[in-house]
Amino acid sequence: MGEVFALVDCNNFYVSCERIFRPDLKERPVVVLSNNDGNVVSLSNEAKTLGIPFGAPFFKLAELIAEEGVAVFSSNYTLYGDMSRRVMDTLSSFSPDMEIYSIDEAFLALRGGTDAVTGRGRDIRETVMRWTGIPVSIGIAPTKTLAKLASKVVKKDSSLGGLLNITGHPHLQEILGHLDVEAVWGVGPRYGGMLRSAGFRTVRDLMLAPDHWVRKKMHVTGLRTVMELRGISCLALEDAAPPKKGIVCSRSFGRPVSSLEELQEAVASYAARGAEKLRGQGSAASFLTVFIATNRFVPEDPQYSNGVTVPLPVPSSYTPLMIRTALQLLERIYRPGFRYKKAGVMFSGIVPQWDRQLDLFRPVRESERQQRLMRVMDGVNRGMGRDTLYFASQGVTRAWGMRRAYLSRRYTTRWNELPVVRAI
DNA sequence: TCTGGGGTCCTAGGACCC
DNA sequence: TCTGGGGTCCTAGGACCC
Repeated sequence: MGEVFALVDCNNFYVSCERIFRPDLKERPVVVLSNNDGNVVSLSNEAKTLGIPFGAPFFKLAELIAEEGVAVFSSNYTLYGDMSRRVMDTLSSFSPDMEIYSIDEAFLALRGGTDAVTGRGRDIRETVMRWTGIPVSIGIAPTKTLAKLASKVVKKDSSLGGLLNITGHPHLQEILGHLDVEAVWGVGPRYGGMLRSAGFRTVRDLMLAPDHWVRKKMHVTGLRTVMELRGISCLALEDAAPPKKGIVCSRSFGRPVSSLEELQEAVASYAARGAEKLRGQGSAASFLTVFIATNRFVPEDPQYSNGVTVPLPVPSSYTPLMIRTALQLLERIYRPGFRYKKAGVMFSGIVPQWDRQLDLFRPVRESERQQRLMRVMDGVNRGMGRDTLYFASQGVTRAWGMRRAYLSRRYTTRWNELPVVRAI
């Protein structure tokens, strides 16, 4: 009885999104690459079976991919973002208490007896599949940490049929005794190694570890994790996403960039994108940082990286101000004669838009005029697609842009990229 | 040729203040 | 002989997540 947590996790999410519109890839190995076609960030089960590890650099896999006929896609975040919204909309019809944890995961609070909750979980799986075409795994437990763990078990064991409810499970300790301690949410490689060398190998070992020792070695967050493993809920559902405390926009370039002009276009674009994100969450930033870096994977190239931060005259989200300031900072750190690989813009000191201090030397009317201009621009870009309106300093050709050689179409968000079905 | 892009939280230590 | 004590703020660094 009482309240339990269900973690709903989309299986191989990016790959699943691509497969919806390519049913021919159903049983085939498929991978999706990171920005710039850099690393593998999503794999179908068939691709995992081939031994391709998560995060593998794409250029090292070329041979294997050709031999095994692996289908390859560049990241298509427009598509994944839209599919994510559809999945989350579906989930929200099952519980008023829901936390969207990432693009492909959500926690739901469910109430009722164990069997009823399990049945509800099955219903959720089938509905998400029917309405969106995305397969999900569901873990149900009295705490969020145990729910995450249960969903991991589900993915490893196909006999469970995509769902495991460990609420009051008679063999819980036994199950935990078979899981590596690194399977726990909050235990990464460092803590994993530390725990192992101290003799805590399985999740069960960690669950039974002495409190004072855990507190000393893994701080309060670690102790919370252990309590959660014991079934004592310490992490509540966070229904309203709090505004972000820092916003970063950075990209690696599709090729090395040396000229100040190209860096200026890139930095102006990131500044504009960051300002858009700020406005999207109703915030203004007090500080702006610009950084640039050469490619550290090419040690024979001369290396240089630098960044600089300045306070803004007044917390702001006004794109022209951000672009102007970012370009001034770029000129301060730019050095000719290097092959730059990456640049970025960071916003910090984030405050709500409405209680920001007004600039003493600027009439209120002007600030209102700026906000109106940004609202119009955001509205157009939301309705007609990103970058319908942009500033000249962001550049037109963007020759420095990402490599995306294997991009699928934006099937669900562009009229001219809709999937076409032919009945022969 | 070629190695992603975001975020969060916690702690320790230094600066500064009274 | 021997150099207060308590509080706050900020930053850097470490750990983790997807």
